[in-house]
Amino acid sequence: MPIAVIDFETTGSSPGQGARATEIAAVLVDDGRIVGQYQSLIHTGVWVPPFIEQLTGISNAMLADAPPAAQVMREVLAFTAGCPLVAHNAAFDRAFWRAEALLACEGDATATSAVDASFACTVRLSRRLFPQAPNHRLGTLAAWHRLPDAGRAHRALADATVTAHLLLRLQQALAERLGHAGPGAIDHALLCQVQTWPVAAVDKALARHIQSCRTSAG
DNA sequence: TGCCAGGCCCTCTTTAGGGCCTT
Repeated sequence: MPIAVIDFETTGSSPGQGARATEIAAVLVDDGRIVGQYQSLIHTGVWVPPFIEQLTGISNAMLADAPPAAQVMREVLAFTAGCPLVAHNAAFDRAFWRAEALLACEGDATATSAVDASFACTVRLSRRLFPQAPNHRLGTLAAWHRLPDAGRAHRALADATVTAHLLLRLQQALAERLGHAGPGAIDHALLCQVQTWPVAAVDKALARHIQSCRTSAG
């Protein structure tokens, strides 16, 4: 099962304050490589403030002819169906994922599964596995890891692609420290486990994890 | 037209406050 890396561009910082999505991308990662991608602008009718237009390059004019949010969310939910999810600063994208899915699929089972989807967060994982990084902003980590250029920052597909490459580095680093063959051996459940380990005690948690694997293997 | 959130993490903490990270 691939992992889907999600990135939203939005009109603001919180759906609770009326912000809506302006663009979404999903990049599928499987067995250590990128295997698929989805991207679409989103028309909601909500005004994009000048600060956000400048930040993302997504203007009100560009969104006038974009497909409606319900159509885009149904497409991306179908594209990522069953995939566990990852995002950079996942609390942000999770909030929009839930809000837009509920609006698009009100009352049906698709919305329920989207609302219940668990996200792994590359910020939390990076803080634990790369504590020596200057900071954990996506652009800083892309430069620090020398990740492949994916195009204009703050566009959904570019940021989702960079996050996917960051995810592969995180999986590789974890695989090396656990003695696994490669990034494909690190599944989403383990990522969700690692992101809850205390930042100051990752080495101890890794040692405990290795010991528990040996114990369960007999 | 236009204001500005919220979860995570650390510490000079836990009956709190401030910085980081996303748009």
